[in-house]
Amino acid sequence: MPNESTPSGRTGRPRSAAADAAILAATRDALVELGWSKLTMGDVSARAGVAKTTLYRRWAGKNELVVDAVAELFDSLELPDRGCLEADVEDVVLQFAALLRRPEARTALMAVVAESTRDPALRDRIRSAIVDRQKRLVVLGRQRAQARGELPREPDDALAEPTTDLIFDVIAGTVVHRALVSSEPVDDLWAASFTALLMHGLRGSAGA
Amino acid sequence: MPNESTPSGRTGRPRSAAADAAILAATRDALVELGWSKLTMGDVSARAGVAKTTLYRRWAGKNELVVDAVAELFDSLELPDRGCLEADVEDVVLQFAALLRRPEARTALMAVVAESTRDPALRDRIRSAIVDRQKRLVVLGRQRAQARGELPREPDDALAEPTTDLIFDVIAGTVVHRALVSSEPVDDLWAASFTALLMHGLRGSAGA
DNA sequence: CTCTTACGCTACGAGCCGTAGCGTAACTCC
DNA sequence: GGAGTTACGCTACGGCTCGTAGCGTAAGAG
Repeated sequence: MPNESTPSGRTGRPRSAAADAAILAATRDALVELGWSKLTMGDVSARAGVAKTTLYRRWAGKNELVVDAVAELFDSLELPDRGCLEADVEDVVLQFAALLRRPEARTALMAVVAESTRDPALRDRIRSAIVDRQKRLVVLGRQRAQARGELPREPDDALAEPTTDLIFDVIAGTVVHRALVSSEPVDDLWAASFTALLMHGLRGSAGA
Repeated sequence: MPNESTPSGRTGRPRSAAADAAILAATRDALVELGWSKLTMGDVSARAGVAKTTLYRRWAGKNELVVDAVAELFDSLELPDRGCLEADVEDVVLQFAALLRRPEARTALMAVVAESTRDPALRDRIRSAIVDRQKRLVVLGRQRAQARGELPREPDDALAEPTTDLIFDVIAGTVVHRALVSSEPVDDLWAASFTALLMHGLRGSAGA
């Protein structure tokens, strides 16, 4: 979890797990106070009570460090089971919006995505650490809805994944855009409107 | 257009419009070659054949400069009139996707949005220079569709604007998320699937 | 007790930032 | 055509961050 090339040789002094936690927490604190652009490696190391060289031994740079620090925030996302897909989606939308209200997430998410446009390794790291963690909710919610007969099953398994991806991009993309680009509140009313729009779309267009 | 506090006093030597164009073009070139994070003011000034001090006389910093440089790219977006809302939406989606394939746009858009989370002035600048330029297409397309009877009119004018905002966030947010976060191709097939989903949603949920 | 690795600390060259100061160029008004 | 005003190019600067090297010490494994 912590860093890149973990040699993980058995012998020698092991890396301090406490240091990892302190560094990631310090990174989040620094993001809140300074924001992405003014955050420096030296500052994080000082906050964490750790030498700057230790930071570079575990993370290649600011990008990778911040991805890991922010990824932990996404563990809080959970899919409720209210027996109704629409209610479940609305709930997740509001959870995600609450996450995007946190200053660490706001300033870091867009920044690392921006960096990832020129760094394939960072893109993969974001995918596994953040994106996949969100997408699980969509996969799970869709399975439940199909089991309850709220959504049609895909006739062909080859169509199932593209549809899941589409739903995921619609939900995550729309909420992020509303919160960070349009920068208008994601409140109960808006979440209900958006969810209604999405549900009508899903029930109407079966396959494609 | 070019910068912030334009004194615009009548007397004295006027600012060179050619320099503005050269600077913005140089900024886009630098974005393509270096990306957002490695772009420096000194580099841009050298490319533009302009003194670094001239840059700072017109733009407060990298953020504002890049917003203006990228905003011009959005002038190319146009709403076609194919007589069918679905076809028009699909066309705009593909136009927007093509824009997001350009390296300047990819690396800059997310970056400036990230910065704007801690800078209200930058947020306003992005809104007027980029966001509003996109949103016009939605407003116009919706008017046409209502005139053709493809979409229901809002009973109350107070509901018209929130609905327009919602549609805008869905379209722009989903395409951006697909292209930059999921980083998967926005091709004809995907655009058709997404548009179909959106159209069903719009026809189904009238008011909200 | 030895071997191996992690850690803290210091120091360093390099690069960029944003500004000050000066002399010159371009344009307006009288 | 001269005086006033503003933009421009150039140089130089202190301050900050970067990422690394080198060294002595601490903590586990065998």
